[in-house]
Amino acid sequence: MPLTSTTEDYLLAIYGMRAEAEPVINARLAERLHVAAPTVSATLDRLTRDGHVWIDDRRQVFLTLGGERVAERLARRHRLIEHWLIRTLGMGWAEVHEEADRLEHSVSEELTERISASLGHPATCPHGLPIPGNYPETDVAQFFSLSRAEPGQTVRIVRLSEPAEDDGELLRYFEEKQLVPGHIMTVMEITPSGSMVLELDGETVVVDERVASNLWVMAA
Amino acid sequence: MPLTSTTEDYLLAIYGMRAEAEPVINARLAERLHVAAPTVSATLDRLTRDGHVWIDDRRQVFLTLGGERVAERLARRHRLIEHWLIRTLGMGWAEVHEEADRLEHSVSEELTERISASLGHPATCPHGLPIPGNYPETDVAQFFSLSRAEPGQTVRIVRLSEPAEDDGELLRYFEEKQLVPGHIMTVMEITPSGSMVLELDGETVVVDERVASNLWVMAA
DNA sequence: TATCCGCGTTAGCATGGGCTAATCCCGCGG
DNA sequence: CCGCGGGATTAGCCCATGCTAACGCGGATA
Repeated sequence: MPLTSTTEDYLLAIYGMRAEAEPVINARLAERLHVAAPTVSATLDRLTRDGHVWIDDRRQVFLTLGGERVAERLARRHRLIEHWLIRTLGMGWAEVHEEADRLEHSVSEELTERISASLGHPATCPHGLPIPGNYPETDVAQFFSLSRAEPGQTVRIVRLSEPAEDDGELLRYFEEKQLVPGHIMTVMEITPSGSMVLELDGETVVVDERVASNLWVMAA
Repeated sequence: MPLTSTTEDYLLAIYGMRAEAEPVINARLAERLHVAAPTVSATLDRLTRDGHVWIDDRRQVFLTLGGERVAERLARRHRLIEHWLIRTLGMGWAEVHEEADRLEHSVSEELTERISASLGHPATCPHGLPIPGNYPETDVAQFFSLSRAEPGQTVRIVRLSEPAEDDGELLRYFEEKQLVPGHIMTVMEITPSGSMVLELDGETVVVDERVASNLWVMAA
């Protein structure tokens, strides 16, 4: 009973939401996967039946050990593919996620490892998300959302949030403003409405609360 | 109404059989696609309904113009992917077909073109099959099956047959014996049972009728 | 307290893509 | 002329994946 493309999508979505410490419930999965609630119920039933997932008495969804292993392999594939498309074919930083979303289901284990090797086993995807198997056990505790940074603080972007990956609009915006992993910026001011005035590379950029919450940073 | 992976497989199979001038009927498709006859009937019904295929009064299956366009794009993708896997990741000549069989369904049009460009728009796949869109209008008439070569004749391998691509065993054999496109050989002798004694690179190789029929050659 | 909102499930349905068993049809050979 | 073999279809079934409509439930709020 090999996993289908659909069930792989579910496992990866659950994995991603867990990584962001979002509550994983039926309704959130339905939003994220763009399907109706009863569809999610039915699919989770099958995933439970097949031992990839379990649901507690408060209807929270969890991956089993097996389900997590599958999800990690998929995340690894997806993130390596993104890198590969940029490095070897020059695709755009904002476009590779969508392409990888399809390719992750058809790339073999062997091909995955060849890709990782040919890239020198990168630790993160181009958007800063860790690549399972390559990512060193860095202290993730020092990462926090830009929206929680204080005025005057200088920070380095480490990665995007999971949901940002699925928002092409937002990706293109980040790319244009160079709000990408590795870049350093200073929080100049926070307006009453929650918008942040940033300075990076001598440029001033203003981002609103929603945008800021999708950037993870660490003290620089 | 986007095509599914399954229907793409059908179109590609029909396209391949047409290219080999094999009769395309329900039973042959069932063999090639490893499904039962009624399944083929049902799927061909849908393909007919959607205008990709038509069936004549003698139950021969033909691609419509639209269906053929789709099949050509798929063949192009498949064959470019094979090249790419070999060139950029060092995968084996005998293994890439299987991997490409899955990838062809998820690689976008844009990615396909980037691949073609990065490879310098090769005319054929690594097994010698023409890549639609890149293949020059060579005179295909001068190609013939090795099994029709005469003793004493010196020929150059131009490509494998379509069905050989799906036979991993045979692919590995061809690779081992260096029976690959570009190589030149001389037919030394044909035994009563139809086996051919060949000389290539100073080595003597014997291939039986079935094997020979899967190699296409031209006079060298 | 009464209500409503968010959430989940149930019921009922469709489609694609598979299967086996049985039947049917056509042409060829004894 | 009968039968047989190959091929196609019919009938009947299964599962995964989607949907809408309707109902139920529990907590927050007016």
